[in-house]
Amino acid sequence: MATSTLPTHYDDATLDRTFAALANGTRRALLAKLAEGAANVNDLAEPFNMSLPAISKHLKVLESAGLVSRSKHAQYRPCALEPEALALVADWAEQYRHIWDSRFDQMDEYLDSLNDESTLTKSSNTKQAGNKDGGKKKP
Amino acid sequence: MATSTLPTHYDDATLDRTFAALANGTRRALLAKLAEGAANVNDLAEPFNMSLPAISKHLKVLESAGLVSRSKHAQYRPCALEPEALALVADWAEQYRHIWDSRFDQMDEYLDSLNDESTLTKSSNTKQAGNKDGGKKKP
DNA sequence: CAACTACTTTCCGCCTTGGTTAATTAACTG
DNA sequence: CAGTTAATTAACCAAGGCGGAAAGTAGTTG
Repeated sequence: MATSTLPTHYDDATLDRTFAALANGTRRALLAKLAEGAANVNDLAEPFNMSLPAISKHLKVLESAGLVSRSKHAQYRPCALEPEALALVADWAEQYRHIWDSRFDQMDEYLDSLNDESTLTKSSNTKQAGNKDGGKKKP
Repeated sequence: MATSTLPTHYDDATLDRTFAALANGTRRALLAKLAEGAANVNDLAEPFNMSLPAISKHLKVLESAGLVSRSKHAQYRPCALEPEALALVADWAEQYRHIWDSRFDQMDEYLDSLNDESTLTKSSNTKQAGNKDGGKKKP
């Protein structure tokens, strides 16, 4: 499948654009609509109580993020969902799965770190010196 | 199909805040740092060439989105990753998995649709008429 | 050709973001 | 107590996002 590559590194600018595009209910609703199949701009705009230019701009944002692709058919610009961009989002979030899987372990680490702090509340150095991660995580 | 608790509905405002919070490289880097364990604000700020108030505000955004939680310990405000919020993101994106899983099926549909493509130009308001070119690939 | 349909672009106003520095709060230290 | 450390808040500014209205573009139709 398209997600089998396991990137291990994500392009910052791409993630910026993708998450910013998703940070809007209208755009997420457009994606949900496109999940049912490709559609023209007028058809996409119809359920939203919003002007056509506004929808057009939202689609432009989604396209810039790679979340939708657009083609030309006569005067129509049918939009289609680009699922790989959503797979990127899922993969990115899955990076942290091991953490929410091992929630109790981290709780323990955190409580331990608070104890460390209380022992050296004053370490007289600048920011990075004596602080909570004194001996708790692996390098 | 289900992964754990399938919400079937996502709060729009929560998704807005969460995706907006993730749409920033600095904040994603903070999350990555917090994935290694809880940390204080000064420690988090140190690697970033940015003022402390800026980091403080970023953390506030992350907290408002539920991506990090904060406690109080003396003068310190240790931050911890809140992995459930990231699980929400993963789950939300996984909604669309069936689409990128069935990409080849859509390809087939598209190839079939090339025959009755002429119906696209006729549709002005009937959305389902011209949307059969779902997974088009234009090299 | 003119007229219509389907968008897109431009301009504008308003509000939010992301960053700065300076001031402030809160807690510990000596 | 004064002084220091940790972090937030305040005030400010440049830049960008979101919305509408109006104008512009491109293709189709009569």
